[in-house]
Amino acid sequence: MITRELDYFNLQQICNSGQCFRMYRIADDRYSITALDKYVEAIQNGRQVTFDCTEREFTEFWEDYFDLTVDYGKYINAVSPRDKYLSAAAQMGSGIRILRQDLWEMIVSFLISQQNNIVRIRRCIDNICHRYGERKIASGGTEYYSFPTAENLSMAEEQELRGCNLGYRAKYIVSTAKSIASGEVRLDDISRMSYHDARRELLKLYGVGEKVADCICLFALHHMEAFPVDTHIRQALEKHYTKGFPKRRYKGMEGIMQQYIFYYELMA
DNA sequence: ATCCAGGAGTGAC
DNA sequence: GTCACTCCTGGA
Repeated sequence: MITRELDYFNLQQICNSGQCFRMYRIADDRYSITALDKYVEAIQNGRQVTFDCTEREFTEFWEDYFDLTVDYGKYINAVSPRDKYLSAAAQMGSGIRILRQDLWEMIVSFLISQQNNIVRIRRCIDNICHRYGERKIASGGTEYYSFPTAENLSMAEEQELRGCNLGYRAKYIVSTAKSIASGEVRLDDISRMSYHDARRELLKLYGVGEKVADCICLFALHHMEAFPVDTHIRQALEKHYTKGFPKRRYKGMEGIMQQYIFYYELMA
């Protein structure tokens, strides 16, 4: 058990921010988080957050995963007080973190996300983890499944993947898994690229468009300048920023601002 | 029933 | 480059 006093951190807000699909509320203030082949449960009591894992697991994985070494006060304070809309949004979502998630897992997750809703995205990912992932037992005895590797998914048949309720997205996943498993596209190279270069490489993947590429850049590669625009964000921008969102002002922190807006609209 | 939800590919022009 | 159309699925 690891307990930390954390500012600008809220499990409920992170869970509903739409960036991770394997995080679930399992009790009033208790959440389960599965990432790659790891599992943890966390409980929040105000500033006090307890992670049900060893010191080693925390410092070697979860601390980085939740981006706990970064002070999010700098983002909150960067919001212009004159911008009432963004101020309200940032206050509402002040506990959101941009997680540092696995690149491959995010590629698949956001391929599935297109023209889809969060409940179904969660179910689809749960399905492919059950079918192609590895069964595991957490230290507390909870059974869970790891996220399948690109190699495993590259060997799947499209029809078989459709059994996971992926619909037409199944062909995107098979094709993308093959180009990665074959070495044609190298994820560790993309990890080292700038936002601009990484985005361009990701767009080469079958089924990855601009919105999905930006989500991957932000939620896996932690390129904070990525600003994914989906239909909801577009509507919010049209309504509150007729002259366009002031990206200049928020240079290098566009992504977290997008999350504040996204969460605010979701809660409204 | 028809529509559409946190898009992207394709072909036509 | 900008449409219009299509691609699964399930919930409203």
